[in-house]
Amino acid sequence: MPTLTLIDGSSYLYRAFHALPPLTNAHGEPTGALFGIVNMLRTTMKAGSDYVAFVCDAPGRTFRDDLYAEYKANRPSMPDDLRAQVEPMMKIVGALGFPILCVPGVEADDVIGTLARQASAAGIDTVISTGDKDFAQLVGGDIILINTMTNTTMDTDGVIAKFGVRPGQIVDYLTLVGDSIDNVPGVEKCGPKTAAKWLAEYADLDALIAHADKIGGKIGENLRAAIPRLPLSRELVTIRTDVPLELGPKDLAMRPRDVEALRELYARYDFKAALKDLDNGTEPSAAASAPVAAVAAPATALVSPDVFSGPGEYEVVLTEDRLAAWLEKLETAPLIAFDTETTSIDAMLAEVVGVSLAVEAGKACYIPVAHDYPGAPAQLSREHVLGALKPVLEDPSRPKVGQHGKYDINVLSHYGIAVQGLAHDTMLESYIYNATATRHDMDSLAQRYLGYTTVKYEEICGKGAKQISFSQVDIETAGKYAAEDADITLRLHQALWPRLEAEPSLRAVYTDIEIPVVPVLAKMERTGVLIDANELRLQSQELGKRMLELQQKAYAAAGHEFNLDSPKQLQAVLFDELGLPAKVKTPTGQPSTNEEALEALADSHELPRLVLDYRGLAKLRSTYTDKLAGIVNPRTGRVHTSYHQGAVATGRISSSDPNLQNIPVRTEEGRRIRQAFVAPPGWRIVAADYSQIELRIMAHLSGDEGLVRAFAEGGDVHRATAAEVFGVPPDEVTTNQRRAAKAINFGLMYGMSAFGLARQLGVDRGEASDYMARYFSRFAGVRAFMDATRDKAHQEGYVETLFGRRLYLENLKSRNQALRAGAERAAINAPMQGTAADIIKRAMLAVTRWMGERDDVRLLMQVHDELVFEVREDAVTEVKKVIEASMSGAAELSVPLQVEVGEGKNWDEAH
DNA sequence: TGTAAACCGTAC
DNA sequence: GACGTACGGTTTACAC
Repeated sequence: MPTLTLIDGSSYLYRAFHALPPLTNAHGEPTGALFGIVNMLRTTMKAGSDYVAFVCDAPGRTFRDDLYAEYKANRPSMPDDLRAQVEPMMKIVGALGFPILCVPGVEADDVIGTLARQASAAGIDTVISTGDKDFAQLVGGDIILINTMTNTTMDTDGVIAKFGVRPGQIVDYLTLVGDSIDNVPGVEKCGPKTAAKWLAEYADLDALIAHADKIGGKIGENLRAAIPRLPLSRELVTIRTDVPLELGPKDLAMRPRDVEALRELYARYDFKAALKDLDNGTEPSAAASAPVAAVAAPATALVSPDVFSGPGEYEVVLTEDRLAAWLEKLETAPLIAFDTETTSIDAMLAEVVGVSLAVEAGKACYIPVAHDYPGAPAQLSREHVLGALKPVLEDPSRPKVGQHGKYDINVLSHYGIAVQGLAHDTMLESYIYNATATRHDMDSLAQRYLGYTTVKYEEICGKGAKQISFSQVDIETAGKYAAEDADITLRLHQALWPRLEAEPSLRAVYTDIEIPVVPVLAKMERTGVLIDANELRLQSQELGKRMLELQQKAYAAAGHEFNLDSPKQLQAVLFDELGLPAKVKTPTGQPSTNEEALEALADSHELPRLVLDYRGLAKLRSTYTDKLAGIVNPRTGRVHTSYHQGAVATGRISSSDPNLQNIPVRTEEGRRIRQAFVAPPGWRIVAADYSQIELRIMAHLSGDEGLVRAFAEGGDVHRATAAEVFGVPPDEVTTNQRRAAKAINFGLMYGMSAFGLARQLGVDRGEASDYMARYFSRFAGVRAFMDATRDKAHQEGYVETLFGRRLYLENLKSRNQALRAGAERAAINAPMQGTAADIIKRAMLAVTRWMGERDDVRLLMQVHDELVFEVREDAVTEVKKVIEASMSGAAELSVPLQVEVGEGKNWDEAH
């Protein structure tokens, strides 16, 4: 049968825009969405189709707007960066030879719906290429959907599998669920599951409405209340299949492409691969291609189809011969992608179950070594396989690439393998390329950069209580999954590395900082820190006793018992029962019970103070004393945190399980927890922290004379600031003046406003404005720097650190005032926070290089501006000096980098 | 039983 | 609306 492909242009334009980093060409014009669209179209052409149309929305009102004034009222207007890409997109689509359909008065959806039905009647198979789930209502017979973003096609069975209803029921389903983006009201609290349940029982919306009184509970009430609105919603979500069109399916043949126009457009927007194909004559041309069943069309890659061209050949290695064959391949490989499969996501507990390897795209193997289930085939032994791989993995001259290689390094370390030569890590490549994208896991990266949907771990092992160990997974299934991991890692590297290489400053941050930091963090995690669990348990008991007393007093003050841990119940007691005034509101408009609110009420009633005290103790116990005592590794007697290198957009490292970067320090009570972080007998804890590092960076980056001088003189910078702002000699600065100056210094780095400063200091807004004005008149360079940073952010779309780390700001052009202001504050803060992160990472590298193989110093923790070590007693004096020098020397700024080093038997003493 | 959202609080 | 970056504990609501 002949085939018709209908491309939902608007859907792809938006999706490509949001899925891709904000790329620009040499002229600074945005090209990210274009890039995605062009790749999508080129692969669509390779698939071939007799008839094809690129359908998009025409400007102006449609019948839906006339039906319902609020239709799409929630939809944000098109971002400028996207709008700028629409016209070039149309030019490229036209030059490629695609018929373009933009019909005024109806939406693209209705044009697609009408053409699909007409094609169906004419005996033509139709593929609708879209990312929009609403099209499921058209599926059936000879109409199917393809989503090039997720690599999936959807026929009738697919619709049932995904939505739990038949295609004919999709309209009713969408009516019940509603659509918050298009502002179509549904039934309140009715989600996908409820809608599918109801439609399974009553077949359609009319029958459901007829039996609405049978639905119980709150949700039944919601349904009955929604009934009057439902017919309108139904009309809004129904895709029309009968709009008048001037062209029919058979008018939609590809036209000849305009090679010269394409060449110019590709060159202008920097699409090198497409340009190369054009010059080689390998650019796909749908007009010439034979009709191919579109249903079987190969999955379309959103990006870099040249790098990725479908699933590869994967082998499960079970014999000595095959292992030898792979070892031989490794010998000549310029780069080896490797991955381990294990029994736990916690590297400290994980046992290796198998290893996967890839040396060229599309060819990978999985070597199972410990799969254990009834009927499992005989496997090579773990000892043997790891022994065979050890020389390769430990050879620094044999480059390797991993995805989150730190994990594999730690797992393998457990078997005496000291991995060296991790030259690349795709997680970090993605992180440095665009840190704004919050997810850098392999599944997300494969989707984003290869347009490929990977097999998910959960699909193999399940999740929650039903999760099984990877060792119990069938070897064939495991092999496909695991080999794919290595394969995709290699392909991701091939897609990402050229992009990094093209940006020297990003490449430098990646090569000189992030990659070398990986083994340093791995070692810190393995080393862990010694915890005095008994001390913590004692503290827990004591805290519990005091909490109980406070609890009883609080009940008496409230007049009855309630859950002190529940903000909601506390709110009812304070504001409803006791009638206290609600001065602070939560973001959702509720009266807040946070510290600031309770502090404000403390003079009116005794309860707020009791709650404040209780909360202070509860926090310490639940988050720290109980938690830390319970997380000590029984094998090592120490606590092993996880550090995350790709989690913080500004370049900082974060820590979890447990988070060692928010251990209390400000109160005496909290510091007792640090006393439980101890040195082993014969050792000392040495803690070294940068003094005012971010403020020093602000002085350096801004070059402000006053601030630079204040640091050069080496005194108390907040006092010096206060002296300038208040026009008094430094030794006459009052406590309050210094406090105000300190608040200004910190606030500035966070982009704080006069309003925020007033709130912080408890003064009125006029006074706060006055302080800031005086600050800026004295430190004019700081203001100029901030203005310049903001301008750069707006012009380039990103800001950068001293070392070239880049941060894109997504919301800088948002029409939403709050989002935009937030992005501007982030833009101001990122260069300082990020440069500090770069500097301490450089310091970690310097210290590590100095430590070499010596066994009397261990780096234990990194807390943003502080490094904590364990040092053997006889080496402490020497080591302190070296640490101080390494950290101070980690960057050359126009102000000195001051480091304070202390020692003690525990972390608290070392401060 | 599991998950997500809201609220709160710790660190730098 | 108003101060940047994280992680995480408890409660609550809700779906399975």
